[in-house]
Amino acid sequence: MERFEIETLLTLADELHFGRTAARLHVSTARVSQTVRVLERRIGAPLFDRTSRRVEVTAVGRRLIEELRPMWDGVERAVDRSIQHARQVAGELAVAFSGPAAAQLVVEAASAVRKRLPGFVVRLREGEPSQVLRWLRDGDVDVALSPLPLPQPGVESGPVVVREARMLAVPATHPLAGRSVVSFEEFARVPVLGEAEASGSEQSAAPLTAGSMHEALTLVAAGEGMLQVGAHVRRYYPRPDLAYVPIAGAPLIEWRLFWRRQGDGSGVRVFCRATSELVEGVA
Amino acid sequence: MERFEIETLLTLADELHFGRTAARLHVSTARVSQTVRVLERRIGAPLFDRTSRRVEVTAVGRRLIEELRPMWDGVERAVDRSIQHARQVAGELAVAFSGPAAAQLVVEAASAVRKRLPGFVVRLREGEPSQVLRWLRDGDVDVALSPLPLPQPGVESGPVVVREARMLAVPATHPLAGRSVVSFEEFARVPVLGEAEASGSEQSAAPLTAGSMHEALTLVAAGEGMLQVGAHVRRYYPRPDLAYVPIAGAPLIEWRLFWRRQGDGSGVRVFCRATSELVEGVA
DNA sequence: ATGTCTTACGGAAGACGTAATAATA
DNA sequence: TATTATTACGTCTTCCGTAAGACAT
Repeated sequence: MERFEIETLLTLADELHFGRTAARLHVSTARVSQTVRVLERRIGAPLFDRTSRRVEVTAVGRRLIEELRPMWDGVERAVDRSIQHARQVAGELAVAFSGPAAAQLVVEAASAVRKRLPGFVVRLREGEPSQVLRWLRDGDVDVALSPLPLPQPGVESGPVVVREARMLAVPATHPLAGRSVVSFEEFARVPVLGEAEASGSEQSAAPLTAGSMHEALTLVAAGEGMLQVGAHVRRYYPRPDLAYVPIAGAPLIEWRLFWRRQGDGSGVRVFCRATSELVEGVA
Repeated sequence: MERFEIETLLTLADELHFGRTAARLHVSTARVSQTVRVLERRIGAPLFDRTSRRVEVTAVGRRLIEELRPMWDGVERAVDRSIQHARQVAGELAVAFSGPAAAQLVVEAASAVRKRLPGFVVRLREGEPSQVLRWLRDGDVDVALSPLPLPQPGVESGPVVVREARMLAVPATHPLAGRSVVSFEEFARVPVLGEAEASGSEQSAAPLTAGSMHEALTLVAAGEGMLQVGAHVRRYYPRPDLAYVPIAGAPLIEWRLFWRRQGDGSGVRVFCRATSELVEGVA
């Protein structure tokens, strides 16, 4: 049984549709059809009952899929963990973060790691907060610096590393723009934008979402809504068409370090120590 | 991770030798080398420390192999079971047996199955006793008729279907040839041949082994030793250069039906019923 | 008639073996 | 020096997409 046959089988069992299966696997539908055919020949019985209109799994197919899926998942987990293990052993550390404020801290901590662990290679990746945590979960990076609360299982969070005030970004022409402070109640009824998936569960469903901070701020300037941001945004995204107003009584945004419970190599530990020391030095 | 990469990794971990690994996988050593190389590139670290003189697994390799092996075994088990399942559903029954005496019984039982289950396809395979049981264990056949005691786990045995006397095959010119009966003690000190792996644990290591009954009898005729056989052999392998002498006080050879605990399709049950009825009808 | 699965076919990627090379004991 | 892993390279399989066909609704 070949890797691609297994993945085709499991995906088609999920989708029950050759076209969507092909899309998920990034191949043509013809390839899916061919693959299923040779697989059925190998097993010796049809795995799917299908017309050009409907696809369903047979009894033989169902049993095979049920027994196969946990095993194949196990294979993939083993490989992923091995890739992480290899990175540790090779003396590499991948760090992900969001935004320019975090970048500064991360870069300094990285150079501290390089000084303390000569020969260590530190890779930095920037992305949106939600993507950063997905990278961490998938093992693409070893440490993440993120402002999100993070309910992910298997991921540990370190101490708070940065605290910043919560501010509201509003169009420069908006009545609130001139205020020195706003309260939650004052914008409870206006639409509040959220970055895609980034707002977590604390913000109710946003009417519009943006893929990046630049996009989000442009939407705000266009009058599509408002946006809660950290205080650093005022420094790093100054725009004449926007105003940033502190939110009264709002809890501070807390940036933490996150890492996977398993696979904490020396690189991770040193990086976290270095970050904490940098923060304390400043404070 | 491709199927061939996994199998190469696990086999090389067993053998710690590229040549033997290549032989077991029926490929060239170059292919093994190439495959390990791309796998290591994919993981990101060496999996084996190797010189042209010694191969050993690295820490990363060891962990990957430990986690991978049970999962991959599970994948293969799932596929094997599915092939058996498919055969049942398709209305097929594969029966294995040894020797012409068993053949007669099996053929009659097979035609009874075909009569009772119209459209059922019954396939017969003949092989040496030990091979027959290996086929059963590996799922190549559904039922086996064999004279061996069978200590295999996961395999169930049915009632005794045929009993026959134990006889000793000796060269026609041998002093024992003229006897009407011999006792165990009389040939305790002469070499006794065994078919390869077939004698099980009840016979001590044989000085020579043969792959088939014909070969074994030829060795006996050539004076290489003697052979314990069932009484039917006298009827089906009559030879002028051999004599068959009953063994006094020896336990009878008992032929039983065997099948796997899981995967007992209707074909298996009907076949066993039919065989029992045939035997009772004769008795 | 339209959406969807299957078949036919050709080009390209890579699988794989042979043979030469390098390296170790 | 003998054994064994690696590299280079050419061949040939088979992978896989395009496009046309078949089928159900």
